[in-house]
Amino acid sequence: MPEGDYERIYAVVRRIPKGRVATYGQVAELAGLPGHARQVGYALAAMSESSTVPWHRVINAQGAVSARGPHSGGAVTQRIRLEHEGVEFDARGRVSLKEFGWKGRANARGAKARE
DNA sequence: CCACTGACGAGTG
DNA sequence: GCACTCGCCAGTG
Repeated sequence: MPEGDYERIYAVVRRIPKGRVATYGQVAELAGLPGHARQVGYALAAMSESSTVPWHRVINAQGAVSARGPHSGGAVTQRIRLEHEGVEFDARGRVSLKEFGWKGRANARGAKARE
């Protein structure tokens, strides 16, 4: 089946810890596709909404959620879901990758780095 | 085969 | 920090 490579991307997204977000470039790199961030977004957009993949934890390198246009408030759903997991958004609808970015960054909130 | 589009990233001013 | 440009690959007509 032609979607073999997509499984790699889904596998990476699935292992994103709750309360954290990963960028397309990050997922692409971990999936074995360095520099192919675009392909990651394409793969996620191609999957069904009923998928068990936490796609809402994947955002762009600017810490902002990308809108899928024709979909019913897809970006809004993503934001709501992230907020529900403890991720904070600023007035512009952007997340601080400094605190919520995957890779156990400094964790300025005093939380301990895990994973 | 060529052109256009698209959930992006990095570099430059 | 923001706007613009170029580069990456896949899907569609």
